[in-house]
Amino acid sequence: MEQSAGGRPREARIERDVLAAARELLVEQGFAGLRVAAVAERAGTTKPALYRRWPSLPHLVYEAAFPDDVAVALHLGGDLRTDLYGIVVGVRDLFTSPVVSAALPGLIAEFARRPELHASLLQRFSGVFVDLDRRLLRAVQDGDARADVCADDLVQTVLGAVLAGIVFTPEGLDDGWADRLSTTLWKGIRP
Amino acid sequence: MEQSAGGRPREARIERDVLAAARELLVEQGFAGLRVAAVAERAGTTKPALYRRWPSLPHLVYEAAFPDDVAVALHLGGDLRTDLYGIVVGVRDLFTSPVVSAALPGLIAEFARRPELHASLLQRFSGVFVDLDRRLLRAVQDGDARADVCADDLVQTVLGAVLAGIVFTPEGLDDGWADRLSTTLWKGIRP
Amino acid sequence: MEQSAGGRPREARIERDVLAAARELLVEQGFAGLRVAAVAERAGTTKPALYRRWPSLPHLVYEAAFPDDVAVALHLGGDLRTDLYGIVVGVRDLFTSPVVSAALPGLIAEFARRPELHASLLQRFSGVFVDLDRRLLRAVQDGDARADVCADDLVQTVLGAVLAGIVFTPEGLDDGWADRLSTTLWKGIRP
Amino acid sequence: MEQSAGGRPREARIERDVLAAARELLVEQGFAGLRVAAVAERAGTTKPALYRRWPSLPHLVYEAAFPDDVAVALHLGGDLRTDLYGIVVGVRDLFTSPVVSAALPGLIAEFARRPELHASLLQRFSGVFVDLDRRLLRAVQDGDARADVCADDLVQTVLGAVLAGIVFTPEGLDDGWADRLSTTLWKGIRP
DNA sequence: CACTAATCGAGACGGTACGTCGCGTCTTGTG
DNA sequence: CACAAGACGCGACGTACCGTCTCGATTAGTG
Repeated sequence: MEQSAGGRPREARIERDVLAAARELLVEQGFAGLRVAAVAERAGTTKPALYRRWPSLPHLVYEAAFPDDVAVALHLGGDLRTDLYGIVVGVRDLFTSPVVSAALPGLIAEFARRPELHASLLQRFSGVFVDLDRRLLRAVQDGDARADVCADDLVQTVLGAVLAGIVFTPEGLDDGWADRLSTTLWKGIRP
Repeated sequence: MEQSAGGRPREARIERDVLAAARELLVEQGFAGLRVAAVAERAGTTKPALYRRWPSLPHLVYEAAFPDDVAVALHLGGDLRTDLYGIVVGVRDLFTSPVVSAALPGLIAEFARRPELHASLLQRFSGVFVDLDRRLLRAVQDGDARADVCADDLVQTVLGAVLAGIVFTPEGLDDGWADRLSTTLWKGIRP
Repeated sequence: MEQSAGGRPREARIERDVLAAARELLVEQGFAGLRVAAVAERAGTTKPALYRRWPSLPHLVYEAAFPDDVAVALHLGGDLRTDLYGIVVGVRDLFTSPVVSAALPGLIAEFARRPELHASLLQRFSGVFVDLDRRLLRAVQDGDARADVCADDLVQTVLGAVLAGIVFTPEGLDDGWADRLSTTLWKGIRP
Repeated sequence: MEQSAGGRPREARIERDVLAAARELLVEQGFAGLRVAAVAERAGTTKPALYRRWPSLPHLVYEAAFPDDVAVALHLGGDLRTDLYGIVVGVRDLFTSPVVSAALPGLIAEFARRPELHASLLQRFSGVFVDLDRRLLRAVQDGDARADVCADDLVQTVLGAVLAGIVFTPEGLDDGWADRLSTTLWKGIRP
């Protein structure tokens, strides 16, 4: 639609290979060690081809770490405690992947200069918010949660706990941690 | 100690002015927009004078954002719920100051490359951990908290919630938020 | 001949408009400031249409500055002094036109890389050489010139004087200059 | 004078080596094949160090081809015919050196965009003009030259003949050519 | 009336080089 | 010693053109 008109079409290979190269180099070199020229070279293309597709390296990193099709797998459907555990584990698994944990701190630092990245990430996870909002509403109706508990708070707390975990104790986010956190939250929001 | 021997003594003015300049420019330009030359110029000195004092710009930023004398004011001493509220508010107030919120994401991103900064920040807040550990131990003895609740989890959750707040909803960390979070945690850790 | 077979015929308009656009832009921007995309745009066409007709921009410039039909108007037929004056003025008038004086230095610089352009320009002016050779032969027979004077030297000297004039004193090539130069040459080649 | 004040002084080695590298690469690759990075590399330095000294590559080429100390060796002092021959040979020898003949066409093409280079070259050869002017004045007084002959015309003609020779018949500028040209000029300017 | 073949526009392609910026270091003269 | 000043090597940046290619859509002549 946006480029239905004439002109040589873009090679799909390049977008694909560049994102793959970026993911590899993120893990190998870290966000701060990522070089535009290195990504281009590993992808078998050149810098101008990159800048035709992404306005800057952080934009490319963002798309490499959070492709359009990623999402937190929520698997809601059990009792509240089980669902909370699932949410915690889902968020943890997404954010502790090598690529995401390498990219995220750098991306967050770039948010101050690139608001569109910030907005984009928020929107990417809006689905989680909506789903969780609905689940929480049901919990309130079932008498499993207080009426003043808000989904945004809950998601932010889970997200934050994972974030702090990546930064401070990356190895400590095991299933025991997930169990303790989800238990505390489950008890914490009960009436 | 390290430079007790002869020679011209360092001007105390420079260290003071450079830190002040760094704080100003952090707020004005953000972490990513901070330039060594700009800090030196605003402080009325030069780059070599800076590098004599700090090994790199992130080290300077770290000291500018977290001076030796900062600490979370905990004011423990009330009942558990009040103390938890105080902790949340204390962490929030420290991390949401303009300078710290501008510096922190960038510093976190640098942790991957400069482990000594990482370690230094952890150590700076070890006091909070110790204090909270002691408070939680008393709560367990008083029957206000479950025995399996661990202070590290709790601090990390509070820290993470503030961090996520800085990143995603900087304006939303009002006293109501602090009340909701501390309430949930208080209920969550009760036996 | 070269494209007698089927297919859509070239639009004559394009060749014409491109050459005109190149002439305009040569005068406006100079040889070094000439851009393929700019020429194409001003001619209302595109780069590929250009490269279908000329192998490179210098080739196009060459044809724009020296079309097939240009030639030095020699008007030989008077006495030797008059004819020499006519030659000097003819060469001067051709090479000091805005388009040619803008194109020539750049083209000369390209000769080192594109020998075919070099050869082509020499061939284009071979007519002058032949005519002058014949005129000089007659002058020798008439006793107006020494037998060892060679036409190539003479043409090269006139060409060089005009070239040096373009480069060093573009405004100084008036009729007085032409008179002085032709007089010196006339006297110089006499027996 | 211009940088008498503090700061690390420039390394004389760099200016020297860069000019030498430029001269080598001009001969090896030609003006159009000259690359800033290649010059820097061969000189054992970097692009920024080059741009600190010269505003652009043509400025550097200009200084490489025409150092402050170059000048046409005129050796005036004999009779007029001998001196004219000496002038022709002197100009020829300067401009047909590998470095100058590689640099000059490209430089001339740049004159359109960099008037300061143009002016600089003119000034560089003003000495020749002055010397020749004086010699011609004596010739007029001695009755060896017409009073209306002007030194500028003469220099320009010699320069132009050499220029045209470089462009059109580089191999043909032998001593016979110099003899023929100087003879024609000598006869041409006689009363 | 299809078929063929080269053109047209548009614009992305791989590629090369550009000129600039910022880092952290070094070298001077001065206090 | 430290200071101001400023060039240094280094490495990366984002941009500008180049000349080519790939489209879908014309536009003749040929079969």
